[in-house]
Amino acid sequence: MATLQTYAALSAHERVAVQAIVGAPRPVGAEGEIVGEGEFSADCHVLLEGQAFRHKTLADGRRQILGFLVPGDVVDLQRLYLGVDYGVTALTPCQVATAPRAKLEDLLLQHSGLARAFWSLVLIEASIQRAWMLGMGRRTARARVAHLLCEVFLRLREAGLARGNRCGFPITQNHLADALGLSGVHTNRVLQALRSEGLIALRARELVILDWPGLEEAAEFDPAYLYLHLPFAENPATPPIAIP
Amino acid sequence: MATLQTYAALSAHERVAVQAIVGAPRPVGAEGEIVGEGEFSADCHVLLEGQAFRHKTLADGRRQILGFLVPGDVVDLQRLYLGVDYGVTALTPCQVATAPRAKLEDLLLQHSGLARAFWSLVLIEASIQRAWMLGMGRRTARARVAHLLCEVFLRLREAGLARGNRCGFPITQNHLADALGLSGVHTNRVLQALRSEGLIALRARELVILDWPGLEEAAEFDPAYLYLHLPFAENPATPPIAIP
DNA sequence: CGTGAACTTGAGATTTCTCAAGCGGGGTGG
DNA sequence: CCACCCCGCTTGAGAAATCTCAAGTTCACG
Repeated sequence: MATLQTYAALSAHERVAVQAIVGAPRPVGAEGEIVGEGEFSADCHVLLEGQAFRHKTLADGRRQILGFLVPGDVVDLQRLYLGVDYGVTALTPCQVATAPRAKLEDLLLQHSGLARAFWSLVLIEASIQRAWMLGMGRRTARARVAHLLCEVFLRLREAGLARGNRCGFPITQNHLADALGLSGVHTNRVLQALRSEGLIALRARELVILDWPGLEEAAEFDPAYLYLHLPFAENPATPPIAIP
Repeated sequence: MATLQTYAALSAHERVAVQAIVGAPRPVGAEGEIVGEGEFSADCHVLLEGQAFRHKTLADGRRQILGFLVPGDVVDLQRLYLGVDYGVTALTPCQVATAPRAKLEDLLLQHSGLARAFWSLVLIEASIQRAWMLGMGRRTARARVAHLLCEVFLRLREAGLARGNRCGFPITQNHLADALGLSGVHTNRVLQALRSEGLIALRARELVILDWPGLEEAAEFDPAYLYLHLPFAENPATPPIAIP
C-alpha cells in the first residue's frame, strides 16, 4: 500500500477499497515457494514483508532469476489477464497478501487512481527488465555485478530496509550469478575485486556501500529506470565510517 | 486495431472511440528513428505497417536490442504514465500512428474492453522480455539464435507477414547479435551451423523455416510466452518444398 | 564441537570476442 | 546496360572472458 501510494495519490476511498479485497497475510518461510513456476491461482499476491525473487528454469535445470522483490511489490500482477510463466521464491521469511483477481480487476476499472498506480507498477517492472537485458547482453561481468548491487541497494532503501549505507542482503552469490547470467565462481571473483577496490563490503548477509560514486561508475549506473520517488537525498551518502 | 482485438473483444463503440483519437499515420523510412532514445512526446505511437526494433545504448556505443516490433504493436505504451527510456528504429519503411497520451488514458478509464486489451499488451511485452532474459542469461548461443528465429517467425506470421514457411526478414545478422548479446561474427557462425543442419534458409532478407520441429528443439522453444491467438495450425507446416 | 551451506581458490577447458581481411550481390549512376 | 561501390556477410586466427570441475575453508547455527 505504501508502495502503491508512491505512484499515484490514492483517495481515502481507494485505500479502503483495496483493503476490502485483500485477504489475510500468509507467512512463507525462507526458501519457500510463494508462487510455483506456472502455477494457477485465482488470486494476485502482494509481498508485504520479506524479500523474494522471480525465476524461470530451463529443462536441464539452469535457472535464470528475473527480478528481486521487496516489500510492497506485487508478486504476480501478470495474473490480472494472463497466467504466470515464472516462479517466485522467498529469500527471507515473508508475509504475502492475496487479492482475488476478479475483484482486483473491478477495482482498477472503478478507481482511476488505482488504475494509474498499478499501471505504473507494471511499466516500471518492464523498465527494470529492460535494464537487466542491457546488462546481460552488453555489460562486462564487473559492471553487471556492480549494477545489480546498486539497484538492489536503492530498492531496499526505498522500501525502508537500509540504514545509512548498509542493508540486509539475503541474496547469495549463486543468486547473483543466476540473476546476472554468470557462473557462481566468476561472480565470486568479481565480488572480490569490488571488495579489494574498496567499493563494497559484503559478508554475513549484509551489504555495505563503501564508495557509492565508485560503485556507480563501475556499473555505469543511472537510477532513472527505477523511477524511485526518493524522499531522501539523490545518492546514498558515502559515510565517513571506517571499514569494520 | 487488428492486434488489439486479438486480446479482448472490442465493442463497435470502442473501436470508433480509438479511431477518434488516432492522428494521421506518419511514414518513417527504413533505418529511420521512430522514437529517439529518451525523447519526450505527448503522444503514444502504434506501428501500423513495417517492422522496427526497440534498443538501448551504452556510453561506449554497445547497443542492446530489447525487442522487435511488428504491425499492430504499440511502440511506446510506457509513455502512458512514465517517460520512455529506449529508442525505436525502423527496419523497413513504416507507417506510425499517434494517439495523444492524455486522450488514450481517458479512453482506458472509460472503456473496460480497451483497458483489458492494453493491459494484455504490456503484460505480454513483459513476458517476452522475461523470455529474452532467460535466453541471454542461460541459453547457449545456438539455442538463443534458434529461439529468436522461432519467435520472430511466429510473430510475423501472426501479423500476416508469412507465406507458409517463409517470411520477409529485414533483420541483419548484426541486429540479431545486438538482440542476443552476441558478437556479429559469432552470430554468423551459429547461423551457418543452423543452415548446414538444414533447419533454416536465410538469405536476401528472407527467412525460410526448413525444419520447424528441429528448430524448436534446438531452441527449446515453447511459444506459450507469446500468448499468440493462433487462428492457424499450432505449428507452421514443415512443407515438402525443395531447398531452392 | 559437529555440520552444512556458502564462499574461496586453483587450473585447465570452452565459448565467445576482436581484429583484420576478403567476398558478393544488388542498386545505382554514368 | 554495365561497371562500380557499399553494406552485409564470411572466414581465419589469436586473445580474452568466462565456465567447469574439484578441493578446500569459513562461519553461522544447532
